Amino acid sequence: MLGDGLHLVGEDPAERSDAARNRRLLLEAAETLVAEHGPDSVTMEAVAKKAGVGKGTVFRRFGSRTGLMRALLDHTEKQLQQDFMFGPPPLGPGADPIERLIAFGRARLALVLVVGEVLRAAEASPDLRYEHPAHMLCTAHISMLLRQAGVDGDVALLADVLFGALDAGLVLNQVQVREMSIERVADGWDDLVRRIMR
Amino acid sequence: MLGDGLHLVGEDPAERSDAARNRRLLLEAAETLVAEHGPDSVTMEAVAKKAGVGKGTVFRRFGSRTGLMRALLDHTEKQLQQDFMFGPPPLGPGADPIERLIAFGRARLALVLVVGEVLRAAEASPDLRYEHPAHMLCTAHISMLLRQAGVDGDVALLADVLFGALDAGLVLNQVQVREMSIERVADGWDDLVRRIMR
DNA sequence: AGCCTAAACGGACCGTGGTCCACTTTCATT
DNA sequence: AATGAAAGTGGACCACGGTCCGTTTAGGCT
Repeated sequence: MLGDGLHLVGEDPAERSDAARNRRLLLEAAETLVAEHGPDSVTMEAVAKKAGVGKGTVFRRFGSRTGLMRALLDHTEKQLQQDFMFGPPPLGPGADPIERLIAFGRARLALVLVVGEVLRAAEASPDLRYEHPAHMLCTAHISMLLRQAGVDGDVALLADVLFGALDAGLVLNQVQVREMSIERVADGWDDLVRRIMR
Repeated sequence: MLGDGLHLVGEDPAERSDAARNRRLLLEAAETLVAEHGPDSVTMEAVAKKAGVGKGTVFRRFGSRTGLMRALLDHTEKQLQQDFMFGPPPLGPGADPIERLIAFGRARLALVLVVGEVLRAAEASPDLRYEHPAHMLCTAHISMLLRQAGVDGDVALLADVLFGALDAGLVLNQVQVREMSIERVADGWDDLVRRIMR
């Protein structure tokens, strides 16, 4: 008899049961550590120990610390992706592109305020940062909205800049170090979007 | 007799002769390593060894790897700073703010193409990045130009975004990974500046 | 049930950034 | 020239990210 063999299109074809179990254990352990002692306390060894597995397993499952952080964000980010791709306006399709872009930025800012530390840790990686699917999806989304709004410039570059304004490290610095209010940053986003879209 | 005792206003009050000598030796060693094997090869121990000093000395002089990288950039960056603060137009004072800002971005992009790898390494630091004098000077300069141009929005935020467009990591990704031409990125800068200043 | 192979495992091992502290050197003062 | 304290030094030491590889295990096949 064949195990499952069949799998939904989007999913990876196989993950052995022990592997799946350990992935779950590790994510739970990491989540707990973040909640209890902050993201800095999430060392690969600590996570491994807490999950009761070897350190090698953590790397096998997530590739790197950055990978682990990203996995932690996965659920949250997927939620936002769903919302702006399929959800109701103003975030989702149906609303004016400008409104959608403004809503997108505000939603992202809200995300930063909640999971900012983890987000920053995940963005830390030097080169992989811009290649990450979630990052590319976001810039692609922004590009699409710009095009829909009839912006005539170099849309890809403008999308980079716009998304850069939502960078976790930058926003955290603005809010925490330079003590700008969240409203101020959000209003700045609105203004920026309108300026770029003119 | 008193050693020097007196020192120009901007300078640190004292650095013992051996300390100064070692700083010079270390910078030379680091520079050589960058030239010969790229920035990744610049480990603190390698630099120390090449300079013939202990590892602790490297940290005492530069605080961290990031600090060492910044020190390497110091001369180059100071040059640009001089140019846009006191040099001839369009970079320096005298020209139209828009022209100056465009010139500033282009100069910075040129810098990234030359010392980009080192710049990226220096920007890597998580929090200190935005507090670094050179960074703050740049955003302050941009803010000033925006104000001079009569931009009415939140100038500080706009400056953050504009400078973010010149981020070494981003630009290197655009040029090297996504194979955008330098001209394209530079033209994008011009367009961005005009959009934001309207 | 027994077999076989690909996958998963775990922990020893390595390189690097960063800290620490007992020892050395500089240099203004006398 | 002698002196004393502040500054500098160096390398042992630590923590962490990441790799490696010999061992174990899941699970499809016969």
